[in-house]
Amino acid sequence: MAGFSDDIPFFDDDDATPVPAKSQGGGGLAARAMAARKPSGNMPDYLAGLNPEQRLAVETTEGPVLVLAGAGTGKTRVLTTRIAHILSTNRAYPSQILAVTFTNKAAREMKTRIGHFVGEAIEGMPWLGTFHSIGVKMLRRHAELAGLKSGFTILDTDDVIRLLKQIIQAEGLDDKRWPARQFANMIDSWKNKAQGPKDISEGDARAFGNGKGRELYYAYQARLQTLNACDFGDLLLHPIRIFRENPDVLREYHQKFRYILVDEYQDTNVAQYMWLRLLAQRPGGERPNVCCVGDDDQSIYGWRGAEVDNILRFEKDFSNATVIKLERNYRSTAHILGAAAHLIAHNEGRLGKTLFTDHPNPDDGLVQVHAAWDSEEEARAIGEEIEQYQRKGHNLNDMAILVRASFQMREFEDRFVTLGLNYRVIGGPRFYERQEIRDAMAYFRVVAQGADDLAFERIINVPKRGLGEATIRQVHDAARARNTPMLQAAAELAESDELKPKARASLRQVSANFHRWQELLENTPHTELAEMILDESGYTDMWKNDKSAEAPGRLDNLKELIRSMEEYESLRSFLEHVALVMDAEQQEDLDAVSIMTLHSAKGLEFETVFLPGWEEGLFPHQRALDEGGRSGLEEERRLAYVGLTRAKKNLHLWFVSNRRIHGLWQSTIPSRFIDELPEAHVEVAEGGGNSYGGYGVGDRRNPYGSSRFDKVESFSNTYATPGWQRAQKNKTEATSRNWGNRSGHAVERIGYGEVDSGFGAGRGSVKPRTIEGELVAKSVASAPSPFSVGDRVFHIKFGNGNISNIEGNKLTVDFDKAGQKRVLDSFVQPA
DNA sequence: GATATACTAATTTTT
DNA sequence: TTAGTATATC
Repeated sequence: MAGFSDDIPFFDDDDATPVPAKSQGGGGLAARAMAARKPSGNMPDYLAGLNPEQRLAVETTEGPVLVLAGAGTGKTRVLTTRIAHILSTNRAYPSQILAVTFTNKAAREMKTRIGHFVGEAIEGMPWLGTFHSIGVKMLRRHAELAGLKSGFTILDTDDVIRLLKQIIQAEGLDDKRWPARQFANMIDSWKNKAQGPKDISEGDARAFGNGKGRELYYAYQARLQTLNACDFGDLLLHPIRIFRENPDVLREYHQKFRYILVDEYQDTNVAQYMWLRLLAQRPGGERPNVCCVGDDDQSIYGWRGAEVDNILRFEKDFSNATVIKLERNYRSTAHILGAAAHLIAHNEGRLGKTLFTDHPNPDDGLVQVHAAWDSEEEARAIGEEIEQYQRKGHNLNDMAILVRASFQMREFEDRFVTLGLNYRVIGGPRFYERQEIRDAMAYFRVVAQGADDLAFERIINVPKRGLGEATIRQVHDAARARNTPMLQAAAELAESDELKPKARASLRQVSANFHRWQELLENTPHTELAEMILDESGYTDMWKNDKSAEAPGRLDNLKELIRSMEEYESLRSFLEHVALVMDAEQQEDLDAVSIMTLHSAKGLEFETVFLPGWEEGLFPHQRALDEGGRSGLEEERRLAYVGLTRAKKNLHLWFVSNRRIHGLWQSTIPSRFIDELPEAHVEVAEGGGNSYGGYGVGDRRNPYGSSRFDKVESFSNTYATPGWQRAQKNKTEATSRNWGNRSGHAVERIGYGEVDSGFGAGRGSVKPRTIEGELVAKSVASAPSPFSVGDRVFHIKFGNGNISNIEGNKLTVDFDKAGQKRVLDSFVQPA
């Protein structure tokens, strides 16, 4: 693992200027990259496969460059080739290139790819990493300028919340009324905007804790200082302050970094932007060699403080910038690109790119839109489609399900478990966030950093040692009173008479243990020490004695933890790595379907992509609409665009009519994004297609099946809309073709029919241009809604209610029991 | 001080 | 629905 180990000399090649191209350069990477050139001809190998725009982006090494790279246009390739080019032409040494990515995954991938160009000596790129990892590296170097000691700890969200809870309580506030979690989010967003306690607006300051927001923020920062700790935001804010207050330090970095590259520029927030600008902008009008690569259409982290405007500002901040657009897409079929382009064109304020492909293929299929009755059926049908692809020889590794919200994953997991289909959840609950891992890490942290009170508090009574709330409080107070770490206070308390004998003995034992481990720290192999700590503390035994079902798994995880420590040279470097890289690497050797959120899918590609849950309220997410207004909607649309452009060949969209949210059934209507897809590239998958089946023989029965069927049957007799007729038709086809008249199956079919028809009915004035229009044309000539405001209607799930508004086929109904809902007219009948 | 039960709340995305 | 927290009880 190429972590940022401390043994890399800081200003190694500082004053050296590599010999410019042509003449043979010094040894190391550059020489190896030179060797990668073709023996004959002038063009180096690595440039050969690039298209003209890509090549321009690679070869324009001097001055500011903004690369607007659409999805699948070879963005990463440009970045890595550019670095290879800089190295091989001896423009800079590896250590003089600052390359910043947004995620650890991207950093890793760049390292690997550069490794291919220049040999395996990747550690020669010490300044390639995420904003945060590079920020830490700088901060460790200059910690004292931020009032910290170099060994400071990095707190994760969990630590921060526990700390804030203490602070809120200490301020005499009710921590139920003023949740620490919420305040942590507020602080995070302030820090994303590079605002310290003194900078936040009066309104923000008053919004929390009875107007004590600012005081709490101050108290929090003060507490971090005494704990010798940082949160994530500080990893950037401290360096920014250091640069501003110490021009000499900044100058050193200016001299050091000859080339700066930034990936995913559209995702940078204000703090990152300021950090970057400080490093890039040179005094005296010198043009910095800064290259930012991004795609405004893929900006999906606005909620986390990302500013798309940073892209727009680039040309203002860096005069005479070269702007290069990459629009030639190598990933997707023309239909997929067409669908994505049409969708994203609904956004305003874009820089305006249009993806195109050089290789249109007439055999490519259209984008498919499917409907299902509920999320359970959605999961079942997608599972069957996946099995079909599999039977046709596709690898599961080439397929992915991308969801809007992680709760959607569960249904797929359940289904795939029963099917015995391999799957892999990406970005789910993370290894390092598991309780046992965090406990173990807390032990290690206290050993490595005795002042880490948060870690100490976490495990002081884990496993149970008879040190309850009262004792902990006492230790805590003693530490605060004497201004010492809790571990030290505990040791002192244990020697005094202030505690009951039992607690005293226990406390004495704990602090003696930690003392012993700390003394072993320098001279014991760290994995050995780690094992010793977990054994002697009784932590391993705690899980061995635990009879719950998860206990063996937790023990396995602990073993895995120790094993993963072997890759690091010390306990400290391991702790640092974990703080920054919360994800554990996935094993790729298994053939499995990937399940992940749309956010974590950015940057990935799959041959076949399923996008379930395209319903109003879920996607676009209601909260994005409520809190973000139009810009919130546009970000959701960009998220949809990201989803569509992940697919290389096959793309399936799904929506359902009923979804259970918070345990309550909600009737849902199709996402407006489906309406925004172009007819030419999209088709509606028919319910009767071979991709849906009912229940296989011996399958578990749908628990809702029978009752739903009964109700549907009963109202079918009186219902006579076109939609219903269509449903009937489908039902008959299905029943006769497949498993006869098994009720459960027929019910599923009805679901399809209803959705399709309801979707399309009404809105008589619109030409059938969109998917919706197509459905209208397919089902029946459009008919006006058979209802009028005030009608009393019955709905399968919600019962009776009165119609309060009608928009085309979408009714707003005040249900007697379920409250106001928006439903499709085909789902209700006159009461 | 530990455990069990009851209740509540909150349900997006994450470096 | 579930997960996480607060309270009551042993």
